[in-house]
Amino acid sequence: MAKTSSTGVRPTIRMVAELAGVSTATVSYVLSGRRGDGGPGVSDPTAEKVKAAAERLGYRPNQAARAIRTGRTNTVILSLTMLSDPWSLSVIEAVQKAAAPLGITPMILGDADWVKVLGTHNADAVFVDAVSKGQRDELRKLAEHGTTLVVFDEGLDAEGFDVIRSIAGPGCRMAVEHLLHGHRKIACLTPATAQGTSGGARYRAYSEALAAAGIAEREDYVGLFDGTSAGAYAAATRVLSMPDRPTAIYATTDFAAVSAINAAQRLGLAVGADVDIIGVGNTVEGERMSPSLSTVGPVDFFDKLARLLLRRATGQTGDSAGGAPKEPGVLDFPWHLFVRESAPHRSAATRLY
Amino acid sequence: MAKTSSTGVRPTIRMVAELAGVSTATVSYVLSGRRGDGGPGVSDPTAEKVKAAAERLGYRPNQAARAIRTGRTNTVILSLTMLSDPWSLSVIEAVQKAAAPLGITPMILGDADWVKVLGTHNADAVFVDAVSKGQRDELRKLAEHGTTLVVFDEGLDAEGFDVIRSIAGPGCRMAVEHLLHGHRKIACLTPATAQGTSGGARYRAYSEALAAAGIAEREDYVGLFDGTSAGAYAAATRVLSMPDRPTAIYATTDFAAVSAINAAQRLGLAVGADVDIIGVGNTVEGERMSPSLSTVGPVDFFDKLARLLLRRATGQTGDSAGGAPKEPGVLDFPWHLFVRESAPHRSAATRLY
DNA sequence: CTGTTAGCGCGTTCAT
DNA sequence: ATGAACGCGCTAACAG
Repeated sequence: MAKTSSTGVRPTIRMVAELAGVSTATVSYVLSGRRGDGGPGVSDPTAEKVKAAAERLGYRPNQAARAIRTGRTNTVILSLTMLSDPWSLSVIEAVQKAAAPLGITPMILGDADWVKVLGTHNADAVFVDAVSKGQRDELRKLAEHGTTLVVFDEGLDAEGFDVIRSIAGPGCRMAVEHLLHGHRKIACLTPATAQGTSGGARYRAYSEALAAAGIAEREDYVGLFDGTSAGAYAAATRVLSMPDRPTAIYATTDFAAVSAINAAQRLGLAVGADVDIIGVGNTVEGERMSPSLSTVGPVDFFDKLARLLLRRATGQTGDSAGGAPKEPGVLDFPWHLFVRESAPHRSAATRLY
Repeated sequence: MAKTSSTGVRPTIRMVAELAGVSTATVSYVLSGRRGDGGPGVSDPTAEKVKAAAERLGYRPNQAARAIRTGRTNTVILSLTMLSDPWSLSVIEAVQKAAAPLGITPMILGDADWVKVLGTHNADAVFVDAVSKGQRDELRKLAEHGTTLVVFDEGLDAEGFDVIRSIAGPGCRMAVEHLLHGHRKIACLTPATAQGTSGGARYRAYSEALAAAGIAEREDYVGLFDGTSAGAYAAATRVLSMPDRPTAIYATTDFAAVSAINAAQRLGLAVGADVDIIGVGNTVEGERMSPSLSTVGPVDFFDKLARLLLRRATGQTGDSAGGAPKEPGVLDFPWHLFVRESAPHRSAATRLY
């Protein structure tokens, strides 16, 4: 019945070896199941003894010690700046699904200061969510020093690491132009901090599409918010409560669009009829909700991202599977327009102007 | 201009030592700034040389190697099962805030299978979100083998680890009883999977409070959902669309309550007047939104949780700061009722029956 | 007082 | 199947 020694200390490989009456090398070989290349190389009876001893002590190999020798952590780090954003959750979900069968554990870094952390903690691969201009040098240094990076950033070149560029500009233009088929009074919902980051392009698409259509941009139709869901809700409410309210809203994020839909409904407006709302990002939330969210976004983005990250983590060189680069490079994602209920097709007969 | 050697390999302490023309010990002393106990013990000129060399190479100490020797990772792991739940975000936020000044990095484990991971990866302390009955043995083993645990679970005893018991039962009774002051037709919104987990108590409080008030529980007033925000929205819509609709909703989660508020508003119901809605958890989201969410929940929960976790991580024995246990034990949080706009006080004059 | 030597603590892996 | 070296950073004990 004495299942564990319960000494309060963590069992080491040496304790297992002693209990089994073999050497630590044998234990290591048995438990990791690798000996040379070909045959087993370890007899069944000893293997059983070792396994029994390990079980009895509750032995778990120390990843830190293993990493120091092998250079592999069986870990990937996801540095995500906006955990509340469904986009982040989609990344997590996709990576977890892809990592599990490989025995790799995804660890999430919620803080924005990945710079300090990634230099000291090692992972087999790191996904970075957003990088400001001032952080670019740090990124390059990390890559030079052997950190395997996959960076999500528009307008950043691959310098020793992979860059995923899901270029928003053209896709966002599609979104606004879709609204322009049925509307003239189109508002924009965008986070106030989006100037320097990738969000800037999403707003710019709005300005440019309007200009191209010969429509003057109205300042009171631009709803700035603080990046939170509640903030987006408030901004949408303000815009939709104006006397000369817009008939359509272009939100630079799906989750902002979801908030806008809620706001519109609270104001008694029928989304997809009185007011059309379109988002950006093509997140799963938008697809599932009711009314379903029209949006633009990359296709199969999260799964492809996960596959790339894990290929880098395992050090695989691309083989049979299609579309996989062998060395660090730029990976572009094509964007599509997903027309759903919140902003349906509008013909000349149904347009709101 | 040759800033880094850019060999593609990570610089080690030995490289720094060689470049600076000193021993690795000196480098270690300089960079960690600790020598024995008292004075500096390392001369300024050599210290400068070392620092310059480290800077030039972009040296960062390898945490894995450090951990193996010191037993400390400067890391805490947060095992969170429902990342989309605002509750999880509040935990993350509080822990990050408390960890930053200590130089400790919080790592988030989004998967539910912490059992496999925590045995091999070491952290100075681990917070575990939810533990099923079958996982209890594993928990105990982990604690026996030296993992510092803080577990959030009702009805689990402290056996070598801290248990945070924010006992929901009485608090939830308060919530339902608050509604009973003004209502007879009270619906309940609860996740379908909540039977075995802590959510069970939250539903039970509903049943018992109704029974105590002499009200028969109606099956069609119980809105089961799948745990997602969209699911809660749908369930609330169904319940509120019934011919004999309830005048109040008790949601077993704040985020479900938020969805219910959105659903009610979409149906044209004035929340806090036509229908009262109360949640459970006292999350920040509910406080900020409009109408503000009435709820029950523990007071100052997240900050206290973060402080406990980091005290355990740093191995501090409780000193001046109040209410801090010295050795693992059960920490109970008192619950309060927060009456806000979504379910205001109802007197005999304003009650809805 | 300053700096070095030597060995620790892991799991892995090459010779034997 | 094993002994011993290895990779890393830390640190007690020592030498100058």
